[in-house]
Amino acid sequence: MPEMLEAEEARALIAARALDRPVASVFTPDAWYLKRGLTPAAAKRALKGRTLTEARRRGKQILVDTSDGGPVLALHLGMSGRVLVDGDAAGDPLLYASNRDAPEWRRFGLTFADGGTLFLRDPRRFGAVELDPDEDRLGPDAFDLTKPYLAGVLAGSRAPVKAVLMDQHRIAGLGNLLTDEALFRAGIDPARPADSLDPAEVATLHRAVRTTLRTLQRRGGSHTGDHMVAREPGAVCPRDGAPMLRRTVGGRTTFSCGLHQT
DNA sequence: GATGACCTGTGA
DNA sequence: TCACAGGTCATC
Repeated sequence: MPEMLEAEEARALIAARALDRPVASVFTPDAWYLKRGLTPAAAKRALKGRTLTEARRRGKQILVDTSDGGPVLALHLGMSGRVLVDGDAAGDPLLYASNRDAPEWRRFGLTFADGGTLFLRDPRRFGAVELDPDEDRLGPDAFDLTKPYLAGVLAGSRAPVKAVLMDQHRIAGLGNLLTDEALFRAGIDPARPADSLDPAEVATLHRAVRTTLRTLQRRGGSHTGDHMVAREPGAVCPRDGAPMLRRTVGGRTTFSCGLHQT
């Protein structure tokens, strides 16, 4: 299930292969999938005849600009979505989700005048398509996270530090796996109240977030973290051999080392 | 802020 | 059959 690294791969795929191709038709078989009042008719009207001019991303949200003053096309991958351009998907197959290609999983699509296609495939239907989203409902993208900003959002909350890191309004892009990995690397207990971190811990966490994003992006996705091998019942910490804890923190299944994450 | 709801597929 | 899944939203 995609986090910001998978969204970035999808963005890059669109940027590389789907721009400047006139849209001949818009495929909207699943009206439920269109959000914020968007209808199939309105989507067709807004996109047909235009080209995609730029593919951006903020957190997990993929934002595609369109030509001639057209709308911003916003794609969200939800828990199981993938973008396909001319039938090809970017990146590794998803964990926890089917990677088959059943035609009925295509929830939205564009057919270009040259015969090519862009599809959003999403078995679980947790993704979304909308036009002109309010981009500022998201915090700054996690790639742009600064230490002072992180210090500020942590100091302002008594919620578990993991919940704050995953709050898309505060920081956009970190999901369950990336957050667990960053806290694992930083040696910080995910359940710690955010405002209990001292400045040294904030600095360590900031570095861990940056290292996690860079390293896992290079390795190929959110599922390539060091702690992933220990993400199962009875596992031990790959760093020190201590038992891994499995809990719910911030509403999500959380694995952490009971020894080095304090 | 924690909880349940949304929806569907997979694997034990 | 059940538990579980990399997300987000409304609700108490």
